Amino acid sequence: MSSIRQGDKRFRILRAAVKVFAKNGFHNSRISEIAREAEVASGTIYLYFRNKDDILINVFEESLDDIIRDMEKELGATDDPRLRVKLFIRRHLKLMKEHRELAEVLQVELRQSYKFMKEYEPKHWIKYLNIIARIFKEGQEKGLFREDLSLGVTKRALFGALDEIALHWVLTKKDEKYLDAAAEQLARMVLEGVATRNGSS
Amino acid sequence: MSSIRQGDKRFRILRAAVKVFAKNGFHNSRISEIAREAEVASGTIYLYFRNKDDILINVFEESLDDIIRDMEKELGATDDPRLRVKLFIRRHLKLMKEHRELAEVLQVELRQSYKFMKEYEPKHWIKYLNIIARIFKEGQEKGLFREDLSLGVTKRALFGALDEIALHWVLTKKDEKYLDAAAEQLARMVLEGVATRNGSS
Amino acid sequence: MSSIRQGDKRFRILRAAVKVFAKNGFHNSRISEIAREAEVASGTIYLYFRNKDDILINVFEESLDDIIRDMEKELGATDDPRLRVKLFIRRHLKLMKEHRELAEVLQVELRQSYKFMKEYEPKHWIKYLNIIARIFKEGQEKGLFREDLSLGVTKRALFGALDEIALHWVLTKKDEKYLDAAAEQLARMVLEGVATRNGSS
Amino acid sequence: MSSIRQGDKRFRILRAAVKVFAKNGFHNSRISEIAREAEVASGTIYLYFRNKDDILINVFEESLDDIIRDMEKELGATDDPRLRVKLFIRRHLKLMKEHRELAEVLQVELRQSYKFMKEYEPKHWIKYLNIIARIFKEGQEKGLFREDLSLGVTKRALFGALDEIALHWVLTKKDEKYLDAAAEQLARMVLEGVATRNGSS
DNA sequence: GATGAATGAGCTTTCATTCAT
DNA sequence: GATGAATGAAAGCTCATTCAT
Repeated sequence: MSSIRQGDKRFRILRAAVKVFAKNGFHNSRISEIAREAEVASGTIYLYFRNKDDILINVFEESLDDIIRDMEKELGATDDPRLRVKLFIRRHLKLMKEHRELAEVLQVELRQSYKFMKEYEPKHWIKYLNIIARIFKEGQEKGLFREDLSLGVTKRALFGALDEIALHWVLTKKDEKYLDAAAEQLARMVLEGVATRNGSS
Repeated sequence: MSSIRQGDKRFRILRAAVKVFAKNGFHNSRISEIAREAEVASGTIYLYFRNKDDILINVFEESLDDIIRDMEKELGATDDPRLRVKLFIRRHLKLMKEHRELAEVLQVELRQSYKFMKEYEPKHWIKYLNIIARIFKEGQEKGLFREDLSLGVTKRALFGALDEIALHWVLTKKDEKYLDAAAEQLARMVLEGVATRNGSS
Repeated sequence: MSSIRQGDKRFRILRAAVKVFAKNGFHNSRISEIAREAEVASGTIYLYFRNKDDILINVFEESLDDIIRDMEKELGATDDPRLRVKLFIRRHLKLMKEHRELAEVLQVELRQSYKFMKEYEPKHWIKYLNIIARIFKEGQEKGLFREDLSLGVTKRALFGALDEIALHWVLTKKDEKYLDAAAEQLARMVLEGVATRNGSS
Repeated sequence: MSSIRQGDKRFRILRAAVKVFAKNGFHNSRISEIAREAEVASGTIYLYFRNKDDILINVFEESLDDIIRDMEKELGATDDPRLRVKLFIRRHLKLMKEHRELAEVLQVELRQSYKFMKEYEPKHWIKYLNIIARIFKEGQEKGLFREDLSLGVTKRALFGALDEIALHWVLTKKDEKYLDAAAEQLARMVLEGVATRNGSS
């Protein structure tokens, strides 16, 4: 039971942190505000996290862990690379939609942290990126996508496109239709962009 | 002459700020360090800028102003939308290459700022984005790019892809060949992705 | 049996406290470290002591109690005041030698504490000092030590000298020969210093 | 003039620190209280000192510097080692009398710091101690003090005696007569204690 | 009696900004 | 215009102490 409460409090702090970071940005967020939001004393936070950076890192790691698990499951539904690209795009945007605050934090803070936090290596984010790379690789192996496609460039191009679109949506608070339409637009553009001549959908 | 010296000092501060922000990130940069780097007293900075935020905003505005001017000129060389897409991509990445520190600041801080800085509306950045939109619009008008292309989605997708690729390059310090190759890859992918059936390059 | 275990835990805490205080100094020592060292929970400490100050006071009181008992026994071996001075000096330094950590705590923290701890009156320490005074008094009564000797000054002078010598030894970690030699030096100096003309040893 | 004000503020902070440390002890003193006492903002303290430890170290260094200079001058009045011992004792106690707060800080905090402050080497204190050693050495050279006297032990014994006596005076707030009488007592005891047979005063 | 998770007051230190010179 | 010493609000973090179990 102790471990249940443990997990409970830890989780409450992380959830509160996402909320507060989304609202103010990491640097303008106060530990005291996270504590208030999580309904714990500020000292309690330091029982679960080493410092403020550590909270953010754990937000990243655990959220991406969930996202990756979720995405892997989603992609399990088919083995058609073209369909998988579509599924990835839709799912990514859907995730952003369903976890708006988390999305804001990931999009805005990940770059910062990635660059300025010493000791932080964004393993999970790289893993997520490589899910995309794998899909394109399979497409090449099946003769559907061009052979001369650089996986490194392609995975980043797709991720960047998705990220920017999601960011726009998050910041402007457009309605949900926007994301669905954007998913279709982007999927088509990418699929045509990477298709072999005869594999064009 | 006073105005020349004025401009001189103002410019030195902005240049110093880019350097310092690129090294430490905005929030971990000290006004005093910018002052040292610019070889002015820290009080002097407040003769030219309202506060620390204002320095960053001016870095954005003036840099993007230069970049936009530069890009407009570049694109003036042709009126073929397909070529213009290529030119845009190449030029953007080349700019990142030539102004590495500025690139680091733009990529890492712009998102933060336009989300969290009250009163800041990123007009210049929107203008830059719309250069892309215009190219695609012209392509549509000439029957080269698909009619059903959403300009809003497409411009963001391209910008996001470019930004992510440039970010990767900036952070990993790969050699310059990488950017050139990436430019070709991305250009081809986009052009095929947006082409009408018969307009495929 | 409960009281035996009681005493056991209490004693373990005090022993741990001596060790931790000696290593870090009172103010830089953590209750949690004492608890860890004593292998009890930190809350348990508060079953035996009122607060952190109380632990230190009890270290003083009980250590000095032991030391006084030990010293009384030692001095019982003779009733020659000159010999007793020698025995006192030797024994004091030997005690420091045998209880090095305790010595460090007494020498460094005692001054602090009896100046700044409200409510703390160093009864035991005064008692120890008065053992010295008594020896000198006996020497005067037997016509061996000068009549004009101020006992208050003399007891403090001898204690101060011993304390400084022991402190030096503790801090510089010289070998044990040093303490033996110092004991002889100091004993001779004091005895000649306090002797009546004809009573000079 | 800038340097005059500089020195002024720095000195005010040091003087305030002595007062506050004497009242509360180093660890129970607050930077904010020193600032209030010195009538500067707390941030100003950090323009002159690296941190709280640094203030204490500078109190030590500069006070001892003054004391050493003062003592050297005092001892210049004679070259009789026996007289010099007397002068040293009197002067030391007089100094404690005249700078009561400083005396409290030196006596109570020096030991702590000496032991627990990494990087702090009490050069000045050692120098002071060696003034005593030099007097005894001269006494030996002139055949006045015993040849077998260990200078290391003797200097520490005398310093320890003086320190303890002064501490008692400082803490009990006895009147000034006490110190004068104690000086005579101690001087006689030491001189007889170290004299050669024929050199006994 | 024993535990140790939780508390929250309170500290040092930083640094953007001001303003007398 | 230029300076940089001075300011003081503000925040992260620690740790003695409590108390439900």
